[in-house]
Amino acid sequence: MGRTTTTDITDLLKGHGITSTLQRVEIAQILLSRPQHLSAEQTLEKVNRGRSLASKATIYNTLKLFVEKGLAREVIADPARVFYEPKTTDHHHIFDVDTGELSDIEPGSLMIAAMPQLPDNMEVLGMDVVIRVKKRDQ
Amino acid sequence: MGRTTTTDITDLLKGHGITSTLQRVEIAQILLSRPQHLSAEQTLEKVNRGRSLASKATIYNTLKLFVEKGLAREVIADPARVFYEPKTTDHHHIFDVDTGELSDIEPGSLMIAAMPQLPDNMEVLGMDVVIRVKKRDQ
DNA sequence: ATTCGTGCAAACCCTTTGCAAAGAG
DNA sequence: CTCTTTGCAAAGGGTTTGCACGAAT
Repeated sequence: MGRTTTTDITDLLKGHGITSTLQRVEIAQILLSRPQHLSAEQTLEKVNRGRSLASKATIYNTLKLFVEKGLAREVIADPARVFYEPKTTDHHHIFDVDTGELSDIEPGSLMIAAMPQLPDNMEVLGMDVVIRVKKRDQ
Repeated sequence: MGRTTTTDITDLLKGHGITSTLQRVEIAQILLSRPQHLSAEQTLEKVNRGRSLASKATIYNTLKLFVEKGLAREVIADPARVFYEPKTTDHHHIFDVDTGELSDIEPGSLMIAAMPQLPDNMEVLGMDVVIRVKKRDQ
């Protein structure tokens, strides 16, 4: 509930083994403060609204770092770009192929009944469910 | 069961409203003759084994055409490239993030229990389930 | 000092595009 | 002959890389 303060974010980063820097705090604040899906490009724009704080390389570095450290998740749904979202409870996605927009499926409305058995030298990193939709007719 | 002859393929293409050409027959023969997942690049290599039959542009054109006409399906699982597979019964995929290999989940071992309700001006194009795995340890 | 993070631009790779030549009906 | 398909090369767009500069300990 409470506001997300810069101190909160710094602690969050440190708690995940990430050195806190101005750019990382800002990117974390923007990406992780609420449920959403941002591409690297969108993150870059939001971070640099009205100023020039982070470069493209830093955005990519930082997003990748957040994924490695368990703060964010990649969503592979659009063949043209990767989306990043705050890592929360498992949920799945609807991808609008016309607009390129990604949205969440309300948890509980889609249910996976059985997980396949995998070779036990294999580790499951995650499961992505993407429903691809488009507007009717048009 | 029976062999896949060039005539079979020609009829298949025509049956899907696709003009039959040498390149399209060859691409169809290679991609559609058995369950598999090929990137555009892999398709290009297989088609041109020991000769020069189709260009990169033709591969992309043809794969897209096959998808439009319902002969093939795109699989969005690897952020770096699109895979194409023959369109058969619904099944889902395991993606090895280390090797970039895509494989099928045996149908029945994964079960979707409930589909979410969608806005009824939205048409469902399909649902992709991708389990991302990697080798343990390393 | 040494290590780590950032910025810039160029490189990279997959995919698409524009246009001229070849093929299909 | 007309329309479609193909080939080539260049352009496009997202992502990665190399290296120099700057910040932190």
